[in-house]
Amino acid sequence: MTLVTTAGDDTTLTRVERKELTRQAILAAALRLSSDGSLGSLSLRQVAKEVGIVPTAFYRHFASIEELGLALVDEAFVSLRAMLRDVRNAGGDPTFNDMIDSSMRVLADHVRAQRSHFAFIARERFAGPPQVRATIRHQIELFERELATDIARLPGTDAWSTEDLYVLANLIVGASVSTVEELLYADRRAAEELVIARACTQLRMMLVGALGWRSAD
Amino acid sequence: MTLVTTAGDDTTLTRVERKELTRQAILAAALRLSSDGSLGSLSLRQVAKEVGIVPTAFYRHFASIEELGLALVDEAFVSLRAMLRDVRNAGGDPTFNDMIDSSMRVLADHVRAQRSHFAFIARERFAGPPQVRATIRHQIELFERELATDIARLPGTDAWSTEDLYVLANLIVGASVSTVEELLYADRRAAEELVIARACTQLRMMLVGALGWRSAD
DNA sequence: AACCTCGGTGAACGCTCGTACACTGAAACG
DNA sequence: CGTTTCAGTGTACGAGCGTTCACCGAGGTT
Repeated sequence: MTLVTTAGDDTTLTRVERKELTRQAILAAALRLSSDGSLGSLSLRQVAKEVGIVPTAFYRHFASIEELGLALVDEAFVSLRAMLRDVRNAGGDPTFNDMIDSSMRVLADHVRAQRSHFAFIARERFAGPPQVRATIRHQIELFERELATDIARLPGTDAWSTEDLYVLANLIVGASVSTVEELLYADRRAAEELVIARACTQLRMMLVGALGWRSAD
Repeated sequence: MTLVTTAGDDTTLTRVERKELTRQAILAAALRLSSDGSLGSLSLRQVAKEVGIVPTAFYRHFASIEELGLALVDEAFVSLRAMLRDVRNAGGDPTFNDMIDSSMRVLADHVRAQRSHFAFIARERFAGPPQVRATIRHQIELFERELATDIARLPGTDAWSTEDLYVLANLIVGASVSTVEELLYADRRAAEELVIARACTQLRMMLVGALGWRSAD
């Protein structure tokens, strides 16, 4: 149950390495414990007990639970950015359909691998402490702006205004967030596949609609 | 600050009426207090103090905070259903554009008028106690099914399968939820109008895309 | 008038909470 | 080698928590 001394060869570790190890253990414990109920209903003492340290030792790493929450948001968005990189790499150029399918595949894989991070973001986006909420909103907005520049490179969007690009990016990110949230609740593998298939259809609708709508305008 | 005796003419009230009054005061207080941090970080004693009753009197109305939460979900969805009714009534048949614009107008008005209810749902959808989460998910799914039957009555969807209707409804409900969440964070009136305008554009994209995509299929 | 119902009271309980403070002992350093 | 640094310890505190119980007194019933 206690994690702080998981790596058995204590002797080979320098002091800063040990501290970092404890820090990681605290982050992992907080992620585990907050999976039911938000950060607000997570106590410093619970975390300390889960990690296997005395409550006051917590302060050697974070000044408060809120500060821990901000560190978790950082950690989660690092893995989200890794996903975005994978999406870009996997994005086959040949057809829209290939691009959409492979992107959704990557998304689903990441949700499965980093389930607790995604769930944490979903929870704290609206229920977390104000600064945590603000940071999450800001990061999502960054995603939207990045996606907008990606879309600008797609064929058929040459004449689009910045605002139009952003509107479409906002729609796609919003739909992706919905998909992630549905994936989090998909218990069986079959249910997951259904969610993915639907999301692909929806993405296709959006892209067809956006391109058709613009050229008809 | 205390609300239980807000209506001055105590004498004219029957006992069940008084009880209902206190119940409403508890619900209102819980909504107010939980606006920062979720239900989980809301204590029975805080609620009692806000209402102006002694902690133990809380049990005369609810067995636990969770049960109170379920009552709040019910209350919130009653007002959401009222909105859906307004959307249907306001839905001008002449063109898609009118229908979309008026629906978004109604949505924005309701978010403004029932802000705390929408914020509560947004918060507890992922951070609330399990049963609260499940109830919210179920209600949203009901919305999707209702919307699917509405869409089926639209011109151009005659040949659609049940699944296709549901996929589009799921997309629209998801986008609406995103819009509501953005409206909740729109501080100035101008920002609100921008969100509405974008949402209208996005809805237009989705409908054009869905109809175009289907007929191309 | 006598009785019963029941929403609200107030004291008391055993917890958990965040935080203050003085401490230890091994790692890092001059 | 002696000194300093500092992650983790252990105790203690006051505050807030959910829940228990016996009690009250106005409202409703007969």
